[in-house]
Amino acid sequence: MPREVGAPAKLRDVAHHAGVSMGTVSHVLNHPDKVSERTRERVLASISELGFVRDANASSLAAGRSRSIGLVVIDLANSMFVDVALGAQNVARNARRNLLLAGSQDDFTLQGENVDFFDEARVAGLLLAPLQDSAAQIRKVRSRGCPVVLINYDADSADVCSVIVDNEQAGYLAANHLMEQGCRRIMFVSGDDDSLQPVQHRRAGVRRALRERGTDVRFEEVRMPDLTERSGAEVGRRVAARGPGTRPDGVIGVTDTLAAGFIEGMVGSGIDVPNDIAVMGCDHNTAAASTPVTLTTIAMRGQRLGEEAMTLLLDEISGGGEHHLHQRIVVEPELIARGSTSRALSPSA
Amino acid sequence: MPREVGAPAKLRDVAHHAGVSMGTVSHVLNHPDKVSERTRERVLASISELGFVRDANASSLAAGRSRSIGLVVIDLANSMFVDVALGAQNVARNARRNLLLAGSQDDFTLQGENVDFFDEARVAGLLLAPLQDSAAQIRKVRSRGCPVVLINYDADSADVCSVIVDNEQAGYLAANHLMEQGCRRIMFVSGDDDSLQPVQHRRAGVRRALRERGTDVRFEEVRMPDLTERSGAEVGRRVAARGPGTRPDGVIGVTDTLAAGFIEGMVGSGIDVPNDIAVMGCDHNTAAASTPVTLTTIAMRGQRLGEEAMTLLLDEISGGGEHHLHQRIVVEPELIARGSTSRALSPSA
DNA sequence: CTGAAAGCGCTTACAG
DNA sequence: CTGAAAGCGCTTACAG
Repeated sequence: MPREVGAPAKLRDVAHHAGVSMGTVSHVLNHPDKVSERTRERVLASISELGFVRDANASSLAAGRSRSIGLVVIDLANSMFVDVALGAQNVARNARRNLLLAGSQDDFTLQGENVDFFDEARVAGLLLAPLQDSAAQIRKVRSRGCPVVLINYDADSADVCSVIVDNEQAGYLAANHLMEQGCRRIMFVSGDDDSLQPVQHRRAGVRRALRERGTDVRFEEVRMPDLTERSGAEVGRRVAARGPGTRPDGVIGVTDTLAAGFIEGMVGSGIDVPNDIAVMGCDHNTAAASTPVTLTTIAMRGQRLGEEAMTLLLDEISGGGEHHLHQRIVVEPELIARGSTSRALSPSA
Repeated sequence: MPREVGAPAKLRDVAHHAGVSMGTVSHVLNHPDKVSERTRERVLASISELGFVRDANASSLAAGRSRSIGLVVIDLANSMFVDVALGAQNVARNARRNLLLAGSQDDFTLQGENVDFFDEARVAGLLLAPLQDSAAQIRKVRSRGCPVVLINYDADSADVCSVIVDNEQAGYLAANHLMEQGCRRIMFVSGDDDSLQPVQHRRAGVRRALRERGTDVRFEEVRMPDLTERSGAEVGRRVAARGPGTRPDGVIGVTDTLAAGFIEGMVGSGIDVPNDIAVMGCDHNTAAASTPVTLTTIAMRGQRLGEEAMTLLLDEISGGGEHHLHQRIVVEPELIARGSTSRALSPSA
């Protein structure tokens, strides 16, 4: 029964109360096996009686390292990164570590602030799902001895571990799915910012599927200035304005958001999704849900990414930098077929 | 140009390098206006030249308080709480404060761990969206002088501020919407755990709408053991098994997840959503997206909740506990009409 | 405006 | 197994 009066109890108070030295209380907290059972129980009783809560700032300062691990993701509004956080948290919790979570809201400046913040907090390690090349940010943190694992980004400078999803395969699965649904005029909608790795890789996968297929499928590519729902809608309107014969019958948005926008842009045109045009996204973002039909997409298995990344990071932390080989783990994506590509009749291929 | 060699620079190194005392460096960091411009610039130059990053643990310990604010939400997989985090972060950032985010994954034990963690970190304040009555957890934190603001939970013991959404109104909007769509046999699907405030309040709102309407609408209520998609599907199957004349023509799931499950449970029965049965959810959870039609729901305006809560908290923090009146702010919800209730023909009411 | 010094609450060799 | 003491890297009155 913690007492509710007076100043919060400190470690010194616990020591007095239990009749031991501060060092012993600290040992009970950090190395319980080095204390006799009788003493330990007495100290724990005092801790609970006084309602003592250890000051993590003082603890980290004295110990020279924190028990926390930082995770910076691109955007928490994208459910894939919530999955990443979930996976990372589960692994961290088993290792009795705390996960500190920060979302960058698709903003590189904010990403930098988040990394700096974790750097100031002297986290034991950093998991980073970067928006773009973040070598400078990473170097700064690593120079302090803080291991970094990259998520969903394939770094050239391979002095860090990384866990990525096979985005090329994601594009490949998407294009093949549409062709299996009978689509023969495929449009790929993406952006024109070539610094975005996932976009590039998915595009490459789409093209590979079309190459393998041969010449009876028409392919068309549209690049918009950004990947917003608005841009998708713009493309949707343009397609709806074309004559029926010249329209695609299958559309891949490089992101779910783009695909959702595309569908929205065609609303009111009389074009039926999926029967006139099948549409799909490519990153399993549950936030892209404002379409009249549910969107077929490619699941990026965020939870798996988070688990793998945290495992690698914990390994590097306990390995102490020695004997640690940087790894690159690739997770395979998976097709999630839903309403927007489920055609009433698929012409035999 | 930070040098990359040797041990990381400390405040003492910066002081030496700039030819000033440590106190002056600290002032540059914390009270720049108390330092002459010449000195300040010299110190800042040294900081950047040495690549100095302040140790937040040492800083918080010495200052007796941290610059961070903790936010614990029920579940990050529910997009409403991602919105809350976004709103809170925006306000915090403007106040030059850091937001520490933790999700409880619908688990009260994990919620307790999250609160304890922030307590150990000596955060300057805590925003808590609790799963259930959390008086004990709150008392513990508050006894340390840490202000708490409750989000989405209406505490009886009004010694804290709270920001809530009007769940009663949400239920009211839902029921009225179905009636406007021509529904005359309404079913409300919820849970039997009466400790969940939002469920209770939404139920009350649904009933109010029906009372106001009068007697030409039939009302039926189903309570399941939990609010999972599975439970929703179970109800969907039961309804599908009934004769067409006895089925409801409008169904409200007290959560989107429940409503999505309901629709899924009817798949294959030949029942058309929305024309045979209009279905809607009640909490605007974008994660509940696995339905063949998009779900009408009530938006809970999470971002607004987060902004209001953070504003109250910052006020209480800077007010120093004095002159602070605990407030209770209510945010109004909003109908989001989508496919699952958009009937081809609404019989005139 | 600037500097010297005490202290924040812990942890960890070290000696017993 | 236990205790006394130094030290972690900062901040903040306090005196100049």
